[in-house]
This record gives sequence, structure tokens and C-alpha cells, in this order.
Amino acid sequence: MVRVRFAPSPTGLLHIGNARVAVFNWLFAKRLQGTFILRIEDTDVARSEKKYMTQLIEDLHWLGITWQEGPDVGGQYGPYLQSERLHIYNDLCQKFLKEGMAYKCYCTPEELEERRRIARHTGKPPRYDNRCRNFTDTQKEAFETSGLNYTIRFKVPDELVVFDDLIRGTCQFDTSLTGDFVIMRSDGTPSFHFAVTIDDTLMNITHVIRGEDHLSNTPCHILLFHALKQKPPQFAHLSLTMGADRALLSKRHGAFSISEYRKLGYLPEGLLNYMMMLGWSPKDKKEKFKVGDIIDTFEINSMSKASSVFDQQKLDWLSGQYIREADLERLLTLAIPYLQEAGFVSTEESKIDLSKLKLIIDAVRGNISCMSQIVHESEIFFKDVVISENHVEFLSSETSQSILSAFYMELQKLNNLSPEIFKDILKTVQKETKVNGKGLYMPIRIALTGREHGPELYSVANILGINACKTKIERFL
RNA sequence: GGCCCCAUCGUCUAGCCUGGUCUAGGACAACAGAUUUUCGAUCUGUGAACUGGGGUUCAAAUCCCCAUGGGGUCACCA
Repeated sequence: MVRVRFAPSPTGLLHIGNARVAVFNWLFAKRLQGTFILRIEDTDVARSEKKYMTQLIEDLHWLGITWQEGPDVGGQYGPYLQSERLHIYNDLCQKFLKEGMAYKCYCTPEELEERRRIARHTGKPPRYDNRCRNFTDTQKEAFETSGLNYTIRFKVPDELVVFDDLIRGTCQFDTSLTGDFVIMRSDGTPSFHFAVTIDDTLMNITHVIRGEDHLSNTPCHILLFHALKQKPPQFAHLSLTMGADRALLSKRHGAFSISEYRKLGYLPEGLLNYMMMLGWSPKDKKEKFKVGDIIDTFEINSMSKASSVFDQQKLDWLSGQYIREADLERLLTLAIPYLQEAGFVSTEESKIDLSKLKLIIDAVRGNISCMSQIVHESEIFFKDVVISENHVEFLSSETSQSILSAFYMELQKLNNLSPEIFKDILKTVQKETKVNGKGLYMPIRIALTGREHGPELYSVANILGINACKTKIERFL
């Protein structure tokens, strides 16, 4: 039975990079009908916050990712919050200490930092020098009675660690180059390395799928698995996602948190699709695909080894594609909160003209990539748009005036408007003014909307209605 | 700096494992044309890449080595 986990630390918002790791874990589990587990690594007391965990769960659910075991749903291998498992780490640590696999280190953070600084300065690797490892008994006793704070470090044995990575193939590390690392901090909380291996063992994790930033940590973990007398799981290290500057994707690259995208009104299936495109592609080479359709073809070893650059433009394109074919009722539901916030429609849903709204959404959906853009696109239907000076000038030109007045005359003959009627009267205006194409449409578009871009003019006029059209044109005659 | 991973159009990628079918395919973006009597949307098309150097081979994007470049890691963060 395949068991995989996504193990974020609740120290910030879930962003594209992390979420992508969750997605591939989830996909892998689905493909092999395994179990997907959510484990929260909140051992960093200073930075972990409950609200981030809540948000993280919400964001994952929004994307459509579900797990069989986790802090919110329970499971037989719990608890799934590392902060609730401290006694486990502690017991094991005592065992390590007793068996001589670990030792107390009395170096202070300041000393360590200073030594690292010097090492870096002299071009040496900034690793721990294992100095507390071989204290004599009298030295140990002296420290013991001193009451000084200490951390507990793992005695890293010198060996050549070899493992097969599902994505990268055989990887080798010489651990004599690795310093003894901390497994228990002076405040009694476990370090990442320690907690991870213990939990992966106790939770029977069969495959560890994580970012490539953990590749160099893997030998440390394998050593710990050995110390725990456990067979290490299979590893798969995913390529990383970078920003446009080729630096690891992070907050400073902009709005990359999942909740941010949600707030902007991206459709979750679009975002999910995009994240899967980073490092993987389906056999049929389609860019747009539904998760359900590709699960059976997913092979983790076919994933790209090279890191990829996050491309907002492509996300926008893909997301736009989903909006174009989304169910109109669904878009309506999604759009209403944005329109309410903008003050375009009533906060009481019963007072909203839903059929008109649907017309509007259908008219503008081709021009947006996320639902929040509906506000800008539909503003022309709800507000008297301010016309810029350039446009005023443009509309007062001789040809513009002739078109506008001819158009107005035609409107006067009518009681109502439809896309067809609009096209008909434009035909008449064209004949009268001898202007066609862009020259004919642009003055009317600008007079009606105050913009050069927008939905098809006939649907704009149709939605506006005959009276609004008349008054808007009157202003420029 | 040591160690590790990686390297195809500007970007995401196919091809690489199992050399020949690759004058390297697709998508985003860019540009051009068509269509819409309109901008946009849509459709069609164009330009755009095997990092460099050595090998192996009849033949290398594909296998090997070196160089270069990028990234990661070496924390009482995860």
C-alpha cells in the first residue's frame, strides 16, 4: 500500500511552489490508489501559527485536493500535528543518547554563528566541527553541572550513502563531509531532520515526494532511518519552481499565494492544471487537461529534472480558457461578490437582475482570466464612465459627429434594441456617413463605453438598452 | 568555498532511457494575415532552441568525459 504525505510548516501562506508539491503527492497517491496524508510540521514554535494551518487546509481543499489522514480528519497514525508528538521525539532522542548515537552539544548559537562566519570567510564549508562529540568524561561532567543549555546532535557516521531517486536516478553522498546535525533543540523541540524521519517511519510512509531543496538533506535522513533500524522510503525529488529572475519562487515575486489567486477569482481547476504543467506534460501533449483524465497516465519518473520558471502569462491564458467554457451559472455565483463589493449590484441578492447579469458575464468572459477582472470589464454597464480628454476631442471631430448623430437619429425611431437591430441600424449609419469598419464603430464604442476595448458592440448596446444608449450619445452631440 | 542536482525556442515542454524516422514537434508570449462592417476574442501563419569543447559510432539533441552556466545545500528554518 502506497502512503505519501505533504508536510508543510504553517509559517506562511501556501504558494505555487509548495502547492505544486502537494499536487504531485496527491496525484501519485491517486494514481496508485494509495493514501495521501497531510502532516503539519509545526515544531518551529516561533514562526508557526494556527491561522496558517487553517488557511493551508482551506487552500488545498479549494484546489480540490483531499487527504485520507490529517489533523482535520484524523487517522490511525495520528496525531498529525508535530507539536502534539513531542513526547515521541523525546523518547527516541533519549534512546539515541543512551545508545551513544547522539550527544549533547553546549555550543551557543552565537559561537556557532561566529564559526560559520569565519569558515565562510576563509572559503571553508560552514559546517559544524563536531567539537562536542568527543568530550572527556571530566569535560562532560563539568558541562553537566554547569546547567548550560544544550542541543542534542546526531553522530554522523562516515559512509557513502547511495539511494535511488525516482526522478533523479542514483544519487551518492559522502557523509564524512556532513557535520553532526542537531536533532533536538535546547528548548526540547525536535529539529526538522529528526521529526521528519521519525514521523515518516511511524506513519509508514512509503514514498517521500518533496522539493529538490531536500535532496542534500536526504543522506542525513537515510542515516537516521538506519539509526531507527528502518528501511528508508523511496525518494522522489521534484524540480523547483523559480520566479522570472530565476531565483527560487518566494513571496517577493508577487501574489503567488494560493489564497491570493483564489481572491482574484482564478478557477481552481485552471490553477491546478497550470501547476501540473510545471515539470510534467501529458502524453497527448495537450496543455489543457482535467485531472480526472490524466491520473491513469501519470508517471512520476517522467517528470522533468530541471527547474522551471513560473509564467503568469501562461497561467492567465489557461485560466481564461477555463472561464470561457465554464458553466454560466457558476460564473454568476462567482461574480456576484466582486460586483457587490464594487457597488455595481445590490448586496441583497434578491434585488439583483440576474438575467441581465448573465448577459453581461457572457459578454465579457472572453476578455478575462480571473473573475475579479469582471469588475473592470463590466464597469461600463453600471457606471457613467468618464471620458478622457483625448476621447472628447476624438468624438467632436467632424466624422465622429456625423456618425453619432446619424446613429442617434436611428435610435430615436426605435423603442427597443437587440443585437440584430443594432447591426441593422449600423448598416444604415454606414450608408449615410459612408464610413465603415473601425472608423464607424470606434466613435460609437467610445461614446457608449468610454473605452477603446470591450465586448462586441452589439451586445454592449443590447445590454445597455435603448434609453441608456440614447442618453449616452446625447452627451456628445 | 566544499558537496549535490540540473542544462532543447524569451517561457512551459515533446524527443533522450531503447542513437538514424529531428532540415528538432506542441503551447504561452511576440509578430503578420484572415474573420468579426469594430477594439478585444477567435482562426491561420511567421520568426525563435539542442550551452561550448572533446570523445564513442557509419550516424549523437539522444551515450561518455571535461568546461561553462544555473540552482540547491552545508541553521537550535523547514
